Amino acid sequence: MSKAPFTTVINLLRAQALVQDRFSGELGSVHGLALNEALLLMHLEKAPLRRLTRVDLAKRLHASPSTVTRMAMPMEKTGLVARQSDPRDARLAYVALTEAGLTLVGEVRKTLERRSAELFRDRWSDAEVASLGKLLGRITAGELGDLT
Amino acid sequence: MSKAPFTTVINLLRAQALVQDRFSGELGSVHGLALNEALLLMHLEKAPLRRLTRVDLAKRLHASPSTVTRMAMPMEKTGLVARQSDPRDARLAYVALTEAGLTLVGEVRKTLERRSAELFRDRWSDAEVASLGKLLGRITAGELGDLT
DNA sequence: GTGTAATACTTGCGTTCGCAAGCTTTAATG
DNA sequence: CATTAAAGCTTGCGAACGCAAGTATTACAC
Repeated sequence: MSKAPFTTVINLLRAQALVQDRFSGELGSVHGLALNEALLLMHLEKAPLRRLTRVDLAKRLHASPSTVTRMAMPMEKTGLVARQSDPRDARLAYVALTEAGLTLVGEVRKTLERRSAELFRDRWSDAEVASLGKLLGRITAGELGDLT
Repeated sequence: MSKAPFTTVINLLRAQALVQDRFSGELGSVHGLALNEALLLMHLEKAPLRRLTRVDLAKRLHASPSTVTRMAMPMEKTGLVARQSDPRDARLAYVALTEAGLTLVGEVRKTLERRSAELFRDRWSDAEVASLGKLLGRITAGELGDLT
């Protein structure tokens, strides 16, 4: 009987909920950012010119374009991100990482790395963590937007 | 270099987003349920008298009690769930699975099992799926509410 | 070129959710 | 008992989100 896939999926959902709970708090209180906003900045950091269009961002964040538009608005006001247009294609409105945003995303990354390490600090060997990361990576293998 | 925990966490977030996208559609169109509603029913199915208080459900769903109250309302209208009170403690308002709810949750479970199997159908060995499930289970080891 | 389709973005609307406040009921303290 | 604390639930409010519709711009077909 092969209910292993089902068990795996359920465990995935539960693990993600736990991680999100653990991380959202500190991310908000320390950096003033929601988890989704942090991911948005990290995607920009990895992008070619540190900028992405709204639809590209939406795909990477598994969100709708309207959500990205609304997420970018307050981050533009606080100067983490700037709006850029493309001279070649007037439809495009890039979300570009500013210097302030670049600085912040570095700190955010450090926070996430520290919290991630804490998550596996007890009862986990390095090999187990690496193995889990590799297996999870295979689920999203075809997708774009690697943040590591 | 010990960025493995960070990579693992990022991959976990991405994998969950993909799974949620994949499952929400069919779950909604076939059974008329959101993923959270399906999880709620499955928690009730596993509970001692097939019923749980709202705060217990909230903990298991990683949601707030008010969210559970609001989730239960339409499901009560459609007869999947019934409200029960406790003669010993008048504060308690159980969410109890009805016969219709029990029938539906069985079908929902089959759908989820089938979709889960599809998720790993290509490029995954049984051992790899089982290994991933086991590792993910360790993240939420201390929590209550096992759905398998 | 001209008309049609496709793409990128934004906005209105409804839904879902958490937080804080409030109500009711039970537990604990003296 | 009486009083205070705690627990469970609900409601008001605001924030975040997706969908559908609308606008503007580019690409394609002929």
